[in-house]
Amino acid sequence: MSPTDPATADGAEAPEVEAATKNLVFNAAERLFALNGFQNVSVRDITAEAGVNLASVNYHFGSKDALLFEIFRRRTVELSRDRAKMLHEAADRHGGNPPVREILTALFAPVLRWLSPGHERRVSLQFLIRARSEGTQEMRDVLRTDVSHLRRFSDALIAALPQLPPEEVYWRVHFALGMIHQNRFAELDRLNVLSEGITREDDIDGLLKRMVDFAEAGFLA
Amino acid sequence: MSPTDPATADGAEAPEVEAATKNLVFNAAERLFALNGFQNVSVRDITAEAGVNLASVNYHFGSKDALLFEIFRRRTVELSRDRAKMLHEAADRHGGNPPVREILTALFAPVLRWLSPGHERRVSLQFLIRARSEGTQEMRDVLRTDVSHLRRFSDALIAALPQLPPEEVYWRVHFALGMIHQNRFAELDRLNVLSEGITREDDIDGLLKRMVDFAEAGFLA
DNA sequence: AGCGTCAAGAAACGCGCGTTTGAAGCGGGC
DNA sequence: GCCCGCTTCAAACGCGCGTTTCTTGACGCT
Repeated sequence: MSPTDPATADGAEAPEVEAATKNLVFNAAERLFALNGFQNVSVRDITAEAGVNLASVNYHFGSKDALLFEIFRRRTVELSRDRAKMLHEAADRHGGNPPVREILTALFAPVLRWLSPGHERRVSLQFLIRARSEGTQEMRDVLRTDVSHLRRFSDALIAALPQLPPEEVYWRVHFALGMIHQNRFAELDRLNVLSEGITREDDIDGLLKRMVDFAEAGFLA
Repeated sequence: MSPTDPATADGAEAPEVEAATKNLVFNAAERLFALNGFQNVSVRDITAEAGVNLASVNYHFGSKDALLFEIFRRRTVELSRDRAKMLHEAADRHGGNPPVREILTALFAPVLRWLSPGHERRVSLQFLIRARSEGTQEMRDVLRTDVSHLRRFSDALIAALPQLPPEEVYWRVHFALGMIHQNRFAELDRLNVLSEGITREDDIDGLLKRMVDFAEAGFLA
């Protein structure tokens, strides 16, 4: 039988002292999937990149799909935790009812921090963005069904905008999420071509301010 | 040899009096690709759905990838034409310098019109949205490189917002495009779950107004 | 009638894929 | 010293895929 259950590997967030092969596979897979898409990366590609045996994926994770889902699950939890923490801190600072701008910052900032060049979660973010459109049925079911984390943000926004019908708030959350998901490599490339290079995507603080400015104005409209 | 060059098939936009098989393949492929993703649909699926022989794809289009690109190319041209026409009309109405709201309407409206339930281009739109992330290298090269159509919109917005640095305008165009691309089946489903069904995605006019309101406020911020 | 051309059909080819198998290596525990 | 569990390894299996090949049919022309 295979030890797929323990799930002790943790891509680069702890020194690979234990289950080194599992971590090598995890990290190689995440990077290749993020760069080339899920269907364009074979188990052979992954194990070659990781420098391990072909059978390692099935031995340590059960199947290619299970490996994909494991990466997805771990990064999703991690990102949600970052966001929830920021929202919580903003709530603490404002007696439980943070203003729109701070809610949006909590929604955007973790993503943009991960996106920054050199950040160790940069490929994780591209992986997660890819999962929305290319993911397995299981991933997309999770994305569609599990909105509990998102609901904290919509609830906070409804409280912060009492004059706005909730229906309107939901739509605007939808728009704001679209703004985030646009930050794929391909779309940032396209923006670079369109603007002839004057948009600097590595200015993450500037980008955060730009996104919050745009979205805040949209919410207050 | 195969008659891949004529390219006279035109999915449902003319009665299938000529090259009936080619049209059947084109339409079946577009629908299946839009619904299930590019890599999850085989040539056998397409020909079975169309009720034609397995070899038809290669005979009429050369290859599966060429068929994909043909669909992509035709729908891209069609959508760009719709958008350019609306922008041109808006310019005519305002002596060459349309206001922000009308530029954004020209950017959004054709997409939303295609998206409306029952519209014959509804699946075409989902196909095009999928092409951004799942498309072949050839498609993504076109998307990244060919920004000529988009530049008309950014130029118009720069002219309409003379006090705003062009860099800022480009970023906001980027955000606005993200808002559009969020309108995939999966994301609309998710919104429905989040809002517990109070968001009505079939109210296309309402959605257009919502999107333009949000984006206009963002651009004027 | 005979021929040339184009479309449709049936069957197979070859390849790359995810996965499985069974053997070999390598520890620590009795 | 020997066994036992866990991990690694090389090799192969079986399958579905895109594509090709060759045959058959349909139709217009002289």
